[in-house]
Amino acid sequence: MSILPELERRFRRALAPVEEDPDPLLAMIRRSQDPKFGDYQANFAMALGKKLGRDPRQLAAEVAGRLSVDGFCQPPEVAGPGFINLRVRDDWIVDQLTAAIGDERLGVPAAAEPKTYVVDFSAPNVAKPMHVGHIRSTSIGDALARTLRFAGHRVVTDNHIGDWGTQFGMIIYGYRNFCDGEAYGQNPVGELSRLYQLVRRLIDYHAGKTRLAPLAEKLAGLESRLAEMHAEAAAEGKTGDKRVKKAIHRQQKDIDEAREELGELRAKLEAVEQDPELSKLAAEHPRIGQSVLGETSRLHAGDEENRRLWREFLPPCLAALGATYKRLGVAFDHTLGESFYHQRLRPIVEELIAAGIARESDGAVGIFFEGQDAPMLIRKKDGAFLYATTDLATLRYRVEAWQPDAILYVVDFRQSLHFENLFAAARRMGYERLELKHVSFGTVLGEDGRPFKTREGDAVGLESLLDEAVARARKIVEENDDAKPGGAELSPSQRARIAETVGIAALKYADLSQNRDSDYVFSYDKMLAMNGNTATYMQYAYARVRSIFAKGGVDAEALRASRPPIFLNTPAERDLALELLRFGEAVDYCLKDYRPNQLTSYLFELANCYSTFFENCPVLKAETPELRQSRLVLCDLTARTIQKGLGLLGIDVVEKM
RNA sequence: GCCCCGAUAGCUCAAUUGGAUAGAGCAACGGCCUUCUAAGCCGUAGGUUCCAGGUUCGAGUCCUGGUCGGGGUGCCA
Repeated sequence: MSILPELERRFRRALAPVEEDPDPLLAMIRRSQDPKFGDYQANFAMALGKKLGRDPRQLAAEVAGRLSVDGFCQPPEVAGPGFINLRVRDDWIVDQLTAAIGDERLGVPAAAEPKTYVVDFSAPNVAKPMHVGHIRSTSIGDALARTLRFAGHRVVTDNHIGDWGTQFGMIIYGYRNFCDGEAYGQNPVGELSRLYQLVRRLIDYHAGKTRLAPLAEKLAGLESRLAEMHAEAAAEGKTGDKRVKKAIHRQQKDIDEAREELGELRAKLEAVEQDPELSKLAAEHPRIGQSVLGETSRLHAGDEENRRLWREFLPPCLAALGATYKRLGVAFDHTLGESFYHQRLRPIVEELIAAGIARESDGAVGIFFEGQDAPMLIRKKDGAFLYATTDLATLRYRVEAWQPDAILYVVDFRQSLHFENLFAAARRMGYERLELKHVSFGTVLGEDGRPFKTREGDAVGLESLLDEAVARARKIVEENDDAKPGGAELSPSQRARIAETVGIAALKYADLSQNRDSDYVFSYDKMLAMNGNTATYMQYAYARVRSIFAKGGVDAEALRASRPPIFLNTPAERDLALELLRFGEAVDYCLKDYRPNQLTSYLFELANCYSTFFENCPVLKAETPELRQSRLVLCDLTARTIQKGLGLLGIDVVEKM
């Protein structure tokens, strides 16, 4: 049983005589920040007092007087303007912990009304290697899916991969023109990926060539306009005018932006021109951009040969993705990519037109929204469909196939307008009771505060990121093992396995522990600092518990079966015990707005409480056998909660480290 | 032009959505390994929560205006 729901239940009764709809008030019960205000506090009396026109302190006293917490909390205390402070009784804590010992769920109740959730996350393009940008969607989505499942809901995970777009036209073109047969035979994905990059560069080169002159012209135009603005301002004596200054500032910013863009473009062009091989290829394929589009539309139109190539390329690409997911410990119930919806696009557009939801405009078809000048286009002038079309078809399919109560889209915040539109369109289509949520997250930045890229301007590959994290973890594991008081205790293969677990955990955790809204500055050093609020800190706490059991030759199963009495005689023991009972609360907070960082902060606090306990309370050498048993139980519950909690985040523990 | 988001300790970030004295971790300083893993613990220092108003018992959080930054914005995804 969790504390908060129990408090809510009891306050609901006490509030009944004064308030019909107590739910908003019950939401104002929370953990106390300062121990001198008890363990929990109810903060509703002030709000309710205002609503009823009554003195909040008096009201608080009245409700507190009616509150029945016998056997659960110490008598409530009213403080300040009307806070009701509560301290949970130690014997109640002990009872709850004793019940949790024999409970797989550690005393966390399953949802009273289970719902069906579809979680859409990760969604890489299969033709290009996964990069750093995919780590956030993947780890957040996976963590939410696992947590929802634990909370008792039905969860359908679906990886909406990009397996039908222009990138396949690029690979097909590359395969036809530049393929190294031997390399392809040995490592198809490696060769396809090389072809993708090559074609990408050639296209960028030609596109860049044609963009160069207009861009330079635009820059010149901006600059001369700026000079004019200065002159005008001076002539009219408005140099100090706020609006004028602001306009000039903006103009300057546009210029800086254009200048930078031009610089990057020139560098890119130069890189190709200085490479004899590349510049030769570029000269031989002047219309490559056009041709690639041609390959793509032939694929979409059902061209036999291109379909055959697509069917040939897809399995090895999927296998490569699968290997990465396996390493990350992520699995999906379904992988229904863009290609799956291919035949459903035309019908849905026609239906939407017929229903008056979409209409034609300038030859294209779009859905228009009030107060917004640009519509969401679902068919281009040339008849091709857009990603909004696919998303609508996908939404419909999911509703029909799985009857969900909610669909979560774990996607970059830059697509928020798209999802706003998509959801509005869905409501017009009649999906009104369905919860549609864009679980958005910020950009992964480098330490310079700009989007995380390699020196060449490409996104950093995910595999190399994992390798680096693991290599760094390996070093730390080895140093630590060598420094153990009793000498090193890990074999090389154990060290390697631990480094893999610790490194990947650090990477995922660094991401999950952040409020997902904010941009995220990626830093190996901070992530693998391995102290503070990191996965390693919790894995370490777990390993220390396991070490006690190993040293003492304690059989955890037998310990649990014996149900020894629990004593909470020191603050460290009581703090730890209370924290253990808060696990369910943390899961609730995590799911309330789909924020895994709520769960990470709980686990950090729990591990913190344990470390304090570990310093202050000898376990194996406790004063009495009874105390030893009691502390062993606290240790065991801590280890199980950490393991379970990290498990909900998709992170493994290690027995030794 | 219009729309959305953000600004919190030197740095990276929290703050349970309006609650009591704004918290962590890095970095800095001081203490703790003959006792279960020091990847740890205990302590010190560090703040005009971007600015100016407003709402109320109470504001980092809500409202108005501004500054700075990011993103988006009919034929990419």
